[in-house]
Amino acid sequence: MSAATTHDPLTRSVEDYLKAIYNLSPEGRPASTSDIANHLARSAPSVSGMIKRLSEQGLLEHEPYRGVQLTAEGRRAALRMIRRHRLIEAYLVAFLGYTWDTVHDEAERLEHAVSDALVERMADALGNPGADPHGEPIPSADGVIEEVAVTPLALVPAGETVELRRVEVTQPDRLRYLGSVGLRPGATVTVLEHQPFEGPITLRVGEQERVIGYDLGQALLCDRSVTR
Amino acid sequence: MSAATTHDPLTRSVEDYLKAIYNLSPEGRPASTSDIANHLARSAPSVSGMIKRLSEQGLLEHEPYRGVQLTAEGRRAALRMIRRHRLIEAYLVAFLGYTWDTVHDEAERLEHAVSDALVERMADALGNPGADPHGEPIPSADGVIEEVAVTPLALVPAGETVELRRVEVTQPDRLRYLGSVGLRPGATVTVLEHQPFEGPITLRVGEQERVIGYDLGQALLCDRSVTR
DNA sequence: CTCGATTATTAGCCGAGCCTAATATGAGGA
DNA sequence: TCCTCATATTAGGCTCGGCTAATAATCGAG
Repeated sequence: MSAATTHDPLTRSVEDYLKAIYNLSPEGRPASTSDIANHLARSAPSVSGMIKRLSEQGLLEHEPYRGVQLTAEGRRAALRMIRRHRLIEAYLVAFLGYTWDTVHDEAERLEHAVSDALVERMADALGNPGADPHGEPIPSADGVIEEVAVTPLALVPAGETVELRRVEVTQPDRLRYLGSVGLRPGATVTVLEHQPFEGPITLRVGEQERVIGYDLGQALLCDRSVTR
Repeated sequence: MSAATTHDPLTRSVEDYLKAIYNLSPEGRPASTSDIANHLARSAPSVSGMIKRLSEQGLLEHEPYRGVQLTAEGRRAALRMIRRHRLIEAYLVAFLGYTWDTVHDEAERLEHAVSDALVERMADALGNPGADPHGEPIPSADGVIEEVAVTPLALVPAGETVELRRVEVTQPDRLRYLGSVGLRPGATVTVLEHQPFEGPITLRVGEQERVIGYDLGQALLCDRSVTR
């Protein structure tokens, strides 16, 4: 009997692993055991064990000592969770007074509990948005995710004006700070100066000049095609 | 070390047991192992085992071979879950296009995943309703539940007019039927005739006469104080 | 090419929460 | 009172998903 064709519902834990592996393997390069362990705050042996189970279920391709990749089925499941997560975040912000710094944890739990029907009702209520409050693209219900070419602010040359698209930050305090200075998806930002050796970056946002650290500059992803 | 003072978050399973026990022990009479097992679709030994763990945690009082009762702490936890469940049902019906026959399962899963903060935001969005879509009273956030004297329609004498308050029915098809004939909380109903031996009951609802089975008549709870 | 450091896997354990089979208790009829 | 039957509990086992300790594989430096 082929395990890959059996479809009991995935457990919470499995859903978390698949999502983590998706996030850790950009363009299909394999994710390492230790990266996954770190990301999920699990011991490496726990991850090894789960990897074995998931490969047997046909959700992963595992090359021992080399890392794992999602199969088509695993990828589908991961994208389903990401769609849920991002739509839930968008819904909570739009309708229930959440702010972008407080939605993550709530969505993290709800994504495992909502039905497909509820997710689609939330999507309808929102008018089927393309992105969540942080600018992260929302995969379609059939698992297609928009891939936009985007540049970390840290790599945008001084003098260039770009549009902020995604804010890949999860710490609530950082998000609150970014929101308070107008660094949200859609903001127009001009890079004024880069300090050397991965040093701070000076920006203009609206009328204000701001200086941000290099690490934050890596987490702010921009669209350079709007350069003026 | 007192187990009763330790407060790790309750598991899903524990939350379900507490809710079931609450529902099975009206005015504090003990609930039996087999009732609980039936209600939750678990084997009796599974229930015995869980009862042992929950009493050790101080959530239950267990008298072996006699049944269980919730402690104050267990009752508080149960009412918290019931508040969640009913508010979620109300929210889904009010804002996301659910109908009273489809909300139960969704709420059953969500009640374990939402935060207290989200529950209260939903309550605010609804204007702090006193009852869910089936007319079941919603406990307050501090665990007080309204106890209204209510009579099963099956016990209302012929000739009397009453207001329907609660519909204690869970099967979706029955709920759809009841909704389609106007038998919802708030409806005014006149009992026209009772057939003997727990037989069908003839009613007037609005302009229509309807005949319902005795079992349904037991699940429709009325307020007789509005008799005219 | 070998060695040491890093990373991954295996071995073996645990608790939660389910199960079935076996046993114990208690309640009602003879 | 005693016996039978329904109900409850105990015994023992399983899976999932964690863990630590021990072992194995790979990689990079010399």
